[in-house]
Amino acid sequence: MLFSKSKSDDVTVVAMLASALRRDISFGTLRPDQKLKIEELRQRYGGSNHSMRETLRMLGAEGLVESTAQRGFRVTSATEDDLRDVMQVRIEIERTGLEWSLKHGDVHWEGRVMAAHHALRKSEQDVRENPDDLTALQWDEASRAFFASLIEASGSPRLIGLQQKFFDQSRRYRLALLREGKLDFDKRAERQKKLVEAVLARDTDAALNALTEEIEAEIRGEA
Amino acid sequence: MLFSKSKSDDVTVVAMLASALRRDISFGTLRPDQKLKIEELRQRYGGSNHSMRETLRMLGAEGLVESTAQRGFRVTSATEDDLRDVMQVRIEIERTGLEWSLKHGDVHWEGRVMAAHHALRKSEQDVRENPDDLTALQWDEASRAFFASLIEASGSPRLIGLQQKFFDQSRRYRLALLREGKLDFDKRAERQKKLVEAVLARDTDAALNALTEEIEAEIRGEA
DNA sequence: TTATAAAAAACGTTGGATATTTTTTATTTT
DNA sequence: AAAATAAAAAATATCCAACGTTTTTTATAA
Repeated sequence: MLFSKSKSDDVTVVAMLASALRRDISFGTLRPDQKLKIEELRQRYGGSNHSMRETLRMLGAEGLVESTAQRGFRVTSATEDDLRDVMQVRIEIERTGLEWSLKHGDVHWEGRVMAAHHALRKSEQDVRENPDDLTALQWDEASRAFFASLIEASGSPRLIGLQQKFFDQSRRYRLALLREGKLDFDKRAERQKKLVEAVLARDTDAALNALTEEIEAEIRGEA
Repeated sequence: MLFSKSKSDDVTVVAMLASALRRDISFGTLRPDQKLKIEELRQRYGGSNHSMRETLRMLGAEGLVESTAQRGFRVTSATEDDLRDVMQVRIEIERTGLEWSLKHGDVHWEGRVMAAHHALRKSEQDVRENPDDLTALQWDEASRAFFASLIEASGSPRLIGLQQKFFDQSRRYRLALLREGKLDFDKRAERQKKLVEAVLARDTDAALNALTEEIEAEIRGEA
């Protein structure tokens, strides 16, 4: 579930390869700008050349891999500018989604937001005590689920898809911050609490500001 | 150029297949929800089974095709709800892009907007006189170029990518409106003129409203 | 050193083959 | 006659091996 799009989509070879590559790109095992040679990847991850190509095309769609005709694939670069762009777009997408959710969401939606927030708090606890790879991944997934819950009631499948996509793209940066011990979990918790409170109070302005603030803090490297 | 992503990307088989399929999906030759069987497509468009699969994965990334594990590909459906969703997201993306462009764009950007607008007017002329497929396509491309010019100075490559993607997804609807004679070119021209004027006057509010109004008119089926 | 030519590597593509899964058709059973 | 089941057909997802092209690297000459 952690690195496959839907529950048990790992039935196909391509889906499994995609999961494995996603994970390694997120952790930086496959570094930004690194050339992705089909043969090399096959030896490391298995699969035929076609399966691998298909996989890379998929990851291309997700923004994790870039391709140039006749010159193959490489891991999408991850400069400061890239980070800023990804996060800035994320802000706009999630603001829109949250606004729509606040318009259409009912009490059940509020419940799901609270639940996701609660689960995230637990995951934060875990990752603070024991920041190994698996725990980190579970924490990031809980994080994704929380932000996803905010726009869940937007009624726009495409917006939800975009959010997922850009959150996934920002994972590399977030995991790097975690690894470097640059995340201030207390401040995060505080900001997120404010965000949830604003949502429950149906205070659109406050909620959007809190959301923006939260993402911008991540851009700044969690000052 | 018309249906290939970048200038001469039609060097590869997959890119050519993608162009052909894009065109046929846009014109409805390949209808919404239609099953896309590899063998069938191969006979019609050529290419090996692998090339075709890869092509379909690409189109999947673009939102024109959907896939389910073990059950192949089909043309993305195009219900009223789909249309609304695509267009609503388009509005948000383009509003954001235009806002950023207005912040960062210089006089050269203004020039490019004017140029794109001018070219669009010419294309509209053409398609009114002679609405065959090729002309229609050229008109839609001019239209795309115009809207792209508005967000060109946003400084966000990812936002620009999103705009392209959603504009492409909305093409099917637009071409259908044209075919059914439901487009009021005079009104379009008027709205677009207002939009450009607001941009040149650097009146953000007016520009954003005009942009929204223009896209919403298309949702309504150009009332 | 810079330019050029030769060699090696990697990409894109094809054809054919096969196990697995899904869909359709035919046959029982209730 | 409808529902359940079994058998047959179709379609998907894969793999392997091969080959022409293009790109990149290496070696050689200017």
